[in-house]
Amino acid sequence: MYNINKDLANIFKKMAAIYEFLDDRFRAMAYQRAAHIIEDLPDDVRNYILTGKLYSIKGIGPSIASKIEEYVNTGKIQKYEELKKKVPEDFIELVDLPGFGPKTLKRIHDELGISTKEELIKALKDGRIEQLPGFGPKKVENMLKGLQMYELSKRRILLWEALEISRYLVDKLKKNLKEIKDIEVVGSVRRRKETIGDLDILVIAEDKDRTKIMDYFTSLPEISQILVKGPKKSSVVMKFEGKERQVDLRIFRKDEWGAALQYFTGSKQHNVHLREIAKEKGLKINEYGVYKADTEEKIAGETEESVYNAVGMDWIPPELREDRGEIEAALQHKLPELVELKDIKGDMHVHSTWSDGVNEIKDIAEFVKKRYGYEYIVITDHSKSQRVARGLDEERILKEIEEVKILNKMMGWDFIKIGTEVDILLDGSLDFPDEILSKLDWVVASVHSHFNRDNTDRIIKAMENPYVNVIGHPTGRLIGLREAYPVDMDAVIKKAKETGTALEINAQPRRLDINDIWIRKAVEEGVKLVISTDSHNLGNFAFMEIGVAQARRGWATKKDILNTKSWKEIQKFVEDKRKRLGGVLQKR
DNA sequence: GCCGTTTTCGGCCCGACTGTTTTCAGTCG
Ligand SMILES: Nc1nc2c(ncn2[C@H]2C[C@H](O)[C@@H](COP(=O)(O)OP(=O)(O)OP(=O)(O)O)O2)c(=O)[nH]1
Ligand SMILES: [Mg+2]
Ligand SMILES: [Mg+2]
Ligand SMILES: [Zn+2]
Repeated sequence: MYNINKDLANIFKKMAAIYEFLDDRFRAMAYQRAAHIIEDLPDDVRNYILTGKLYSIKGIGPSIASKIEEYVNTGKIQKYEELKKKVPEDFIELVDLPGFGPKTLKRIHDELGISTKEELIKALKDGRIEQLPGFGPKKVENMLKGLQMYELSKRRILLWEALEISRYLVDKLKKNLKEIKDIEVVGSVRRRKETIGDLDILVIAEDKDRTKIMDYFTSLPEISQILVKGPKKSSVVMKFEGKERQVDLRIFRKDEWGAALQYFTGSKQHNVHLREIAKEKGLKINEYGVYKADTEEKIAGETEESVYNAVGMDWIPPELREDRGEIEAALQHKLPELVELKDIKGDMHVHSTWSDGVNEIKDIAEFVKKRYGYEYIVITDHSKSQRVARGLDEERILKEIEEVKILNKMMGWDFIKIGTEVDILLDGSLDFPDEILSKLDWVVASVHSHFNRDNTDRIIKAMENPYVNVIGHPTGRLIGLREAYPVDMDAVIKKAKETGTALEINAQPRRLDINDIWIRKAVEEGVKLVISTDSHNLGNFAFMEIGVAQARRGWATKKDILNTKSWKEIQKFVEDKRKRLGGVLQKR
């Protein structure tokens, strides 16, 4: 069964855009919200219809629910088909461009009878649009610039890339402007979202220094365009390694720090919801503080905690701020105690020169132990089907097992554990016989082929093997390059629970697989997770941070994550499954 | 279109910057 949530969410987003164009803002908001909710659902909407839960989701009312059912039953939404006729097709895309709002487009359509992108460009150039009352030369110029930015407005970048750019920018600003008292990367980067649209930077400074800071910021050599520039807020387009990216900067006073941080971290939906609740309580929240609505008296804002406390909530970790129930949990003081980077005791998916890694096992072990202070690492090289990756056959992995034994003895530790990343073959069997697998400390099983077929059966069969401990990058998606292969993750999660198999949170920046939504679902179902870097070189071990961040975004606590546990406990996890499914136990 | 132990109707977050305006609407964060 293929997941139709994405298709449905896209339709609702388009309907929202159309309603904006038709000047029905609030209806547009309702559809936008519904689109977000459906995007975030872990299960296929059809399951929500079957269980009747669809109607109890906040934000989905009778009208939208019936449209969802209509789409499920007929593959179409009549209302959407009608709406499409009211708005030129091109305009639905154009409304996403900077400077192209619904009001602007509507007037151009109504007053000039323009309905294609081409006609619009022509009218911009021949002066017809400039003639319209309320329009002028600057506006036309900005719209033409907006059209150039078509690509920029679409593509998002990986969290890891955004973190690297952020660090570079923050260092540069801090180093060259001693007027900056404090600086923080906020927005989706602070929330550690898997992809990032633009970078948002918050600066604390005295009022008198604002102009100097903004002048410096807007004259950086990386800048290709200044979008807006004011005393408190500027937006620019910067070029990093040939690629353009928007950067927003806002300056606040020291005593506004908490409220500013809260506002600028978002998400938008989280902010709106928070502000609604404040309003119900007779308060007002903006980026400067929390105020009593009647007297305008400021009652909080110096710290983020003070802002949340003022409306009766516990402080909410940034990774949770997506309006996915964290506000309600914070009100009831029931937020989870999220797993932290410092809880991680080892990395359990690592490649060495035995397959496609660039470092020798000994060098990896010494580096990781010293740099990260882990208690263990598991070397998991590829199996023989991965020919380009120099995957190991039975003979070579037996040698690798020996090498690890010798290394541990030589170093006087038992830091290095030996495992494999064994291929799940087309029929769901594994690339090593059980006899080999039973000799290993840890087995990662991954799908590396046949991405177009539904792979649920292969993964389920692999999990039924008593020696498979975790499914590697379970959905196979590569962010921005390749969609997940068809797989019924509900069934996979259920089977994981049933067999005592863990699921991987692969921390490679392009994978982050499973994602935050599935992590949350797995946590709810009591399935254990392993956060792994899948390192192929020493630098890759740093990816652990964004893996942990995704776990946090999925509401995972320390107890949900296997590699926060001692090796003894991991061994117990391995043995439990072998016992349960009739495998052979290893001598300890 | 959605929602509600202060509302089943009348609200729906709040503010910075820009261009074109003689006082503010539109767009964006
Ligand atoms: N209250 C409020 N805050 C907003 C609104 N739009 C944006 N913000 C805040 C919350 C956002 O996280 C923050 C930065 O805005 P961005 O547009 O850059 O969004 P964000 O960084 O969350 O996602 P991105 O990856 O950039 O698409 O500004 C809004 O309409 N109302
Ligand atoms: Mg942003
Ligand atoms: Mg931004
Ligand atoms: Zn791997």
